[in-house]
Amino acid sequence: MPELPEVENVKNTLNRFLPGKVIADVEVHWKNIVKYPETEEFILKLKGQTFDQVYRRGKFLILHLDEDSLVSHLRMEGKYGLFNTDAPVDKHTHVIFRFTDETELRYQDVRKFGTMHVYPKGTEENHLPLKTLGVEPLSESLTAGLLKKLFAKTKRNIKAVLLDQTIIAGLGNIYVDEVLFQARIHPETPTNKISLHRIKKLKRAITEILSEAVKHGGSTIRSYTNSVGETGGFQMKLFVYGRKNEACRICGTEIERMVVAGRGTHVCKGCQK
DNA sequence: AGGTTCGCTCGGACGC
DNA sequence: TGCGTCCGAGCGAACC
Repeated sequence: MPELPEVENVKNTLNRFLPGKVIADVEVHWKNIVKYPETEEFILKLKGQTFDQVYRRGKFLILHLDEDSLVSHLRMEGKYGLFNTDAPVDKHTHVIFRFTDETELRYQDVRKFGTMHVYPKGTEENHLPLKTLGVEPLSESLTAGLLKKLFAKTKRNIKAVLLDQTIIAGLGNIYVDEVLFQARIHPETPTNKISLHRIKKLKRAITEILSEAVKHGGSTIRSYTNSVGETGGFQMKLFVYGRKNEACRICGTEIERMVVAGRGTHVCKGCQK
């Protein structure tokens, strides 16, 4: 499940080999991946353009080309990889960007849940899916003051709010559970009831956990690898996610799995009140 | 109007 | 072996 740290890592590995690659042709094997424009126009637009730098916004990759930006979301299982054109194509390959140098970028996705949008370069932030994204958690803009203001407006539970990409962009199920554990906040806490003291703790947890996870190449839970096939190492450092019935590393209490905001949620009831 | 929830997309994993 | 159910990110519709 690529969240911000994993997408950041994919972005970095794409930047090792993608800039300068000239698209000779595009093949779309599963049309539902391409959300905008229509598949035929998507292919036509991209043909002949050259890839430049890749950026990240929340969990989205933004791949710059000459004229356009390709906005790509990996959802649960999406992966990019560079292949030689003559290498066998597996059944999970849904989009192929064939280059002029006998190599190609392949998008593979077991669940077929990933999405791609193409917009004129520079306008992508004005359209969905980027348009409604909230604050970038590893930027200076994420402050306890901003969170205090945003949190005052909603009585939804904090788990749902942290998963909401229009508030903070980039946290998913794994890192939300970890961040709430580090801040010692129970996931069902009504968001507008969280004290400024706890909000400050939460802000520090978000910054620390995300930057530490980026440093370790993200977390490989079931299938994540970056675009050169490397797995992450942060899964070893998780305190609650995926540790159901195991002892809390801090207090020894058994980690429980419950459902909050419709999501599997891991919590230490000894630490999180 | 705006905040919030629901239904939908998928196929591997799992349970009976 | 086979069938049914669950999971999950984000969009668009529905709901309040």
